[in-house]
Amino acid sequence: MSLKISLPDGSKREYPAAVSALQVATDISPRLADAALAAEINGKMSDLSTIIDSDSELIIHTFKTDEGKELYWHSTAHLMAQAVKQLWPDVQVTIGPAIEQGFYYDFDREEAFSDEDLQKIEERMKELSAQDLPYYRKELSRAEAIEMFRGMNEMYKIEILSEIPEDQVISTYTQGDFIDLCRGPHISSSGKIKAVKLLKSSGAYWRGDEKNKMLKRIYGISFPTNKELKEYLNFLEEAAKRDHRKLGKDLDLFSISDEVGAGLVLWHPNGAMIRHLIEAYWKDAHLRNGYKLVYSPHVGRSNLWETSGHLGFYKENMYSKMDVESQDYYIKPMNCPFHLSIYNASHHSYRELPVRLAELGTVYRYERSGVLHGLMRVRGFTQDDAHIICTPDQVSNEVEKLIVFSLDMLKSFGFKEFMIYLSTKPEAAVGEDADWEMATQSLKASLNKLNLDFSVDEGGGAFYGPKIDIKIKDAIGRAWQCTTIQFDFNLPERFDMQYIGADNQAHRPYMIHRAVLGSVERFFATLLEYHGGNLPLWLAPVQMMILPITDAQLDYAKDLQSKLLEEGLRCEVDSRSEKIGYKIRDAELKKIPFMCIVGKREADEGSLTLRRHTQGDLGSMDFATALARIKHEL
RNA sequence: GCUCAAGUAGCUCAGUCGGUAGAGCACAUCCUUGGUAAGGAUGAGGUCACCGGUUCAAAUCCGGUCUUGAGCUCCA
Repeated sequence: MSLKISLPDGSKREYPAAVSALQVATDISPRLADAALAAEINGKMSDLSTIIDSDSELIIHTFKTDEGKELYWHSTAHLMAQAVKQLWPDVQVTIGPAIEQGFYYDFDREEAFSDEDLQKIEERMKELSAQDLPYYRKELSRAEAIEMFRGMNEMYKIEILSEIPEDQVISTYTQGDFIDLCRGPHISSSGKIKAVKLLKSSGAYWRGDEKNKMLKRIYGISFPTNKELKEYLNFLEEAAKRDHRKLGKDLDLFSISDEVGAGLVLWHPNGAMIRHLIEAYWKDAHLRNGYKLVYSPHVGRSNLWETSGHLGFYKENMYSKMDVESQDYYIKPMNCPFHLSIYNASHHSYRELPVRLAELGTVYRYERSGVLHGLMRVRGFTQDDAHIICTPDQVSNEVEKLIVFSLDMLKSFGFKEFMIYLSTKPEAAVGEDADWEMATQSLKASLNKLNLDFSVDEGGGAFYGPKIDIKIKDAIGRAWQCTTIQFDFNLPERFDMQYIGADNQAHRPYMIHRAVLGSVERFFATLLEYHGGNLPLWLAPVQMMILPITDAQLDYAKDLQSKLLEEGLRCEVDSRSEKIGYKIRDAELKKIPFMCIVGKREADEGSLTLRRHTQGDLGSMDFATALARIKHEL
């Protein structure tokens, strides 16, 4: 009997008898066999040693594929657990998966792992890798597995075992003296793990539930070569330089002070200027797209929050009530009740719809102290909020316009990559099934029509409606939600919203709640990280710094400044009696886009010398040429 | 909120064994007036996060509080 093995490039190989995946890889090329980590046989990830005994499709995974990386890191996690068990035999192992960037393993141990501990573990892992221990798969019965792990006193493994479905095969993987319960597959031997770095240790709850015991987690990463590891560590260093908290301090954009309170942002003049520019652009874009701007108060009576339901379902995120002439008031965690009250302040004909009410509305939410993070997670923030109230037959058109509008706005700030998520109806939800269906379909249809890739988060919608979220990545690849487009079947009911239809009857409108930037704070942070502090010219708080070479050119510099200010450019003069090199260095460190150097030569001829941040000297030119050069970039 | 780590001048950080603080940058004044990433001198600047304890003596040791960081969890 012979069998055919089809490869991803479309070629086929014939074998007279059953053969291991590794053998096939070796036949293709010894280099592939060396780099091979796992085999995907008819779509199923398997060990390289797996024997193929019938016609199959085979993909050999190396570190170049996502699947290969995942498996490699997972195997490294096992190796780390082995090292930890050797160093501290009393520690119990729990779980250790691969993550987007590397792996972690959670251990039950009293003390936290210190940096010295991590060092020791890393050393031991290197020794274990040098021993080139093969990873063996073994399948066994549930009873055998339970008995074995009980003998090893690995109670967490027994808990995991008890939750594995009856019909699933139970397997363990062994390398050297270490056995772990694992579905696999794994790399063939520890020698493949060449470069390991344990990055940090921290606490993590068993099963992510804060009612459970706090375990000690170690994060790490590994690569087939030291070069790749070095590159990765380099990337982390570069990312740290782009951290918005660091840039915020270096460029004097904002601060958060103990005295003012955690999660409350102070915007310094430079940061405030950037924010102002973002907001001005935002308002203009909204006015041009059929929105009406509104303003609403920061506090509202308890009645309002009872009507909206926030006191019921959102109370733990709201600050406690304040007493105003024996009436209870709450500071707002959301803007919706106000916008809906504005809508309800008058009667509406179907002819007026859609009504689009927009506000840069500052809200305050109680966030647990541990989650606060720079500008990304704060307690007081400004949502670029809007509520679209429309008739059922306007829904699809509105959704489509919204998606285009949102992406256009994000793109105009320089963003190019987005992750789009569609979240559907959760278990507990309000509203009619037909409404959910209609809303979800219009979200999906719009995404498809616009040819956008998106992932579906089944059951991930809010209880009041389905939604689309658009996320942007920060410097180290963490995704942060910016845009959110949410249907709301709850509030129109609660506020008894109406419009009068063509039939002269009152109808319930649809309501879409949306934020494009998400919050100004978070958006500002991602913007800063995305550009590494080198903001596009139109957003730079100071667009040009004029640098006179000696004090003798101060007057000329001031003249130039007023001419540039008249042209609408944000321009300053560095009038300190310092050398030109010093002033340039200073302006470069402040990431000011344009520097204008004027010495005796320029003053005499009425010219100027331009220098562009990140590019260097652009040479001397007359005023009109320089202005054209700058305006071209705006 | 929980686990671990940290908090010293505006910023970045030293500070040994407990003996009431130091550098560089930034800032101010003076000298220097210079051509594309740091010229020189002098000076000012600190309740060592806060509160309490141990001690003859606390930045240092202990306890508590606040804040920050990495995670868990949660979300714009």
